[in-house]
Amino acid sequence: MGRHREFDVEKALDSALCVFWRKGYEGASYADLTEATGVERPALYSAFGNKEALFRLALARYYDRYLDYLPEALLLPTARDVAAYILHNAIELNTRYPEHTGCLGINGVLAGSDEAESVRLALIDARAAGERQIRERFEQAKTDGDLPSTANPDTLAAFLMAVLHGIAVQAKAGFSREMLTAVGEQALANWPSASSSVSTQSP
Amino acid sequence: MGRHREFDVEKALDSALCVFWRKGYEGASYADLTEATGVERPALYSAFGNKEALFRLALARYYDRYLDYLPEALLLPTARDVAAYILHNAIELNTRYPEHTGCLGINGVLAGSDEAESVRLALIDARAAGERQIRERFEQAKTDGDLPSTANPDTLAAFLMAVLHGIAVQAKAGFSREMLTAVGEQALANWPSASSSVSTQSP
DNA sequence: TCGTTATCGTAATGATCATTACGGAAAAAT
DNA sequence: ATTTTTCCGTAATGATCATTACGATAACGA
Repeated sequence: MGRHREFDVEKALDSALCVFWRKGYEGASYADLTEATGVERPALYSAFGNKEALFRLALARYYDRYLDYLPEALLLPTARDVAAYILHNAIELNTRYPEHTGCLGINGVLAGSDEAESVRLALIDARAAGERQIRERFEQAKTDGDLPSTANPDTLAAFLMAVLHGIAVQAKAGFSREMLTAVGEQALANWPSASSSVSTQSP
Repeated sequence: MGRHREFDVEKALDSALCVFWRKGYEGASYADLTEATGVERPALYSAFGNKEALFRLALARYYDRYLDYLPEALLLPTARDVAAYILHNAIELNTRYPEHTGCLGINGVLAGSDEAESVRLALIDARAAGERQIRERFEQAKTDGDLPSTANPDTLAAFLMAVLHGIAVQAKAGFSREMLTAVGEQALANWPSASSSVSTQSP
């Protein structure tokens, strides 16, 4: 019983997510959040808890709703397909919305006051979880034989993630989708292949 | 005439630089800055101006004193040498100081409140200036012939910077120097070369 | 219709932020 | 020795921060 909630919690969370995406955790104030959601402060507190709890909910939603291409990618037949699919979708996501470019998961990792340390650690964990999934998929690719036995899944996963992070930074700096696509293709140009060595030795 | 300054301005700027490196522009408070420098607030203001001016001075010093490997790299004989030298030194710099990992120039680019927008733009500019130098060097490499005529200096420079940014993010996330070195080597694998095509056609 | 219960918006709370007013202290100039 | 000039540190300023107390409002059960 009691009075009903007058706002849509899901929509408010979506709006808050966009604010965090653009400004990061500490850069987003409750003034920003109330303006974006159309919900007054006490209502946000009662619905989501404090700022950190709201951010963690937004981060989880971000992985569910925007980084949904990651689990899809892992199902593709070869490691190269996986990498290409992730790169393509990440670039699309990082440039889809002009008002919040880059990656929410990266935009808050780098710097902040001591009070935000726990949030930084949460973002680092989430990043590592994604990299772990990719690494395990690449280990499978070695067993499958679409990666050469000399390939190092650890290194390849870290390399792919590095390029993804770099693309996120460049997207935030205003790079066009075309430019980022070229960067992604350059990263794939180096991709190790099992079927044919790149050595130029004649038989 | 008048009283002499009791603190070393250069040393104070160095200390402030480290605070910004670790916490970013907005994450660093004057409480942090006075503690790190050992200089009281009004003295910092009289010596450097306000917080934004202090940050800009620190940024310039960072490029001069820590990113000095960039101009050195540009003098190397081939584009691949340039890229390898930059990667190696960037990794070393990003992991040299455990208390402030990653790159000062990147740590503040990504997110922040609206008040910090001008600082963000300054960091984006500085990043772009570095990329431009590398691109021009790669254009020279095409003329020199150590990059094939099919190579795209724009893309190669952006790719190299993307990997550098990604490495900065990973350094901030706690990656070891060894892991980052492997990432850098992966980026250099199959670097475009003019002397021998990677095609496997026999003559 | 009335009492219970939950949500609403206004406005307050205390902390921290960047910035500076101000008076004492020290060094040069007269 | 006194004046002038500059710097030092204390402590204040107003703004903004996240968080919440509180009274009004609205929906339910009885």
